[in-house]
Amino acid sequence: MKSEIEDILKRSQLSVTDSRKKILELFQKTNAALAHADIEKKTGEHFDRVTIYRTLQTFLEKGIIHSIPTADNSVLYALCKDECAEGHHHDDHVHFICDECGTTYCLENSTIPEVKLPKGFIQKRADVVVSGICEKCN
Amino acid sequence: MKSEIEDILKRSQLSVTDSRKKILELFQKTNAALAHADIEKKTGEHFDRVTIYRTLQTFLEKGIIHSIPTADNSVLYALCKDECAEGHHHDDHVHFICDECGTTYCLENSTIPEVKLPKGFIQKRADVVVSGICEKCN
DNA sequence: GTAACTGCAAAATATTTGCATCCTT
DNA sequence: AAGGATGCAAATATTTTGCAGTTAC
Repeated sequence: MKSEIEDILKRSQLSVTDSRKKILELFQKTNAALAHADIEKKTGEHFDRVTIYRTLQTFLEKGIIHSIPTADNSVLYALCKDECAEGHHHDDHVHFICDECGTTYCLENSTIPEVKLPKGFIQKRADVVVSGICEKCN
Repeated sequence: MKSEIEDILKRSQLSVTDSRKKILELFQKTNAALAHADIEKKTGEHFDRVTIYRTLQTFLEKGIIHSIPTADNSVLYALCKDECAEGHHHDDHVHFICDECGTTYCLENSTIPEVKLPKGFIQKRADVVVSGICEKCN
C-alpha cells in the first residue's frame, strides 16, 4: 500500500513528500479521473493550489499520470499503468465519462479499435472518450 | 458562398451580424479546428474577446460548431455538418491532430468504430482523437 | 420600435513565476 | 549540507458578467 506509492515516486526519481504521497493515494483510492479542483478538495489535508499544479505537472512529465481529453474541455488526470514510461506514453485504453454522475473511468480492458484514415495520414496515437451511463448509475 | 453563411445563421434563428459572418467564414475557409486565439487573430478584423466567446457559445448551443477534446486539453472548435441539430449532436467522426503542424482535421469519412465496454456501461456518444502526421506534412 | 448583439469595464477564475523557507536525501 | 519541494505573494492569462450604446429585423 503505502510502500507501493513510495515505490512509484522513487522509481521516477522524485523525493517522497507528503503532498505527493497524498495526491497519489487519492488517485489510487478514487480509481477515476480527477480535476485539479477535486484534488484540492479531497486530499483531506490542505495543499496549496500551486503545489498541486506543480505536482500534477511533475507526475505528467514522469509518466505517472496522464491527462484525459474531455468533450467539455476541462482538464482531467488519471493514473497511468505500469507500461507508461517517461517520454512515450502508452495511453491506449478507453476513457468513459458518465453523463449522470460525471465520473470519468479508465477502462483498461477496452482497447482502442483500428481507425481507418484517409491516405496520407499516419496514426501515432489515438484517444477514445466514450460517454453514457456507467455501471453505478445504470 | 456569402448566402450559405447567412443561411446557416438564419436556419438557427440568429441575427446576421458582421462578427458572426466573419467567424463562420473563417471556419469555412480554414476547414480545420480553431482555438479561441486563432479566431481572434485570423478574422482579419478585430472583434472583442468577449464577442468571440459569446459567438462560440451561441454556435455551440445551436449546433453550428462542436468542441473537440484534445490531448493537451486546449479548447478547439470546428464546423458541424448538416446532420448536427440543436440539442442532440451527431459528432460521430474522427478528429485528427497533426503532431507536425498542429492542424486539427475533422475526418468526416472515418467513422467511429465500435468499442466494447464492460457490462453495465451504456454508450451514448464517442469521441475519437487520433494524432500523428497529416497528409500535408507526410 | 424592439429585441438582440456588441464592446468596454470590471469581476471572477485559472494558471504561472519568483523567492524565502522547509524538508528529503 | 545541498538540492529539491513547498507555500505565500504577486504577476499573467482566461473566462464570465453587467451594462450602455448600437444594429438587425
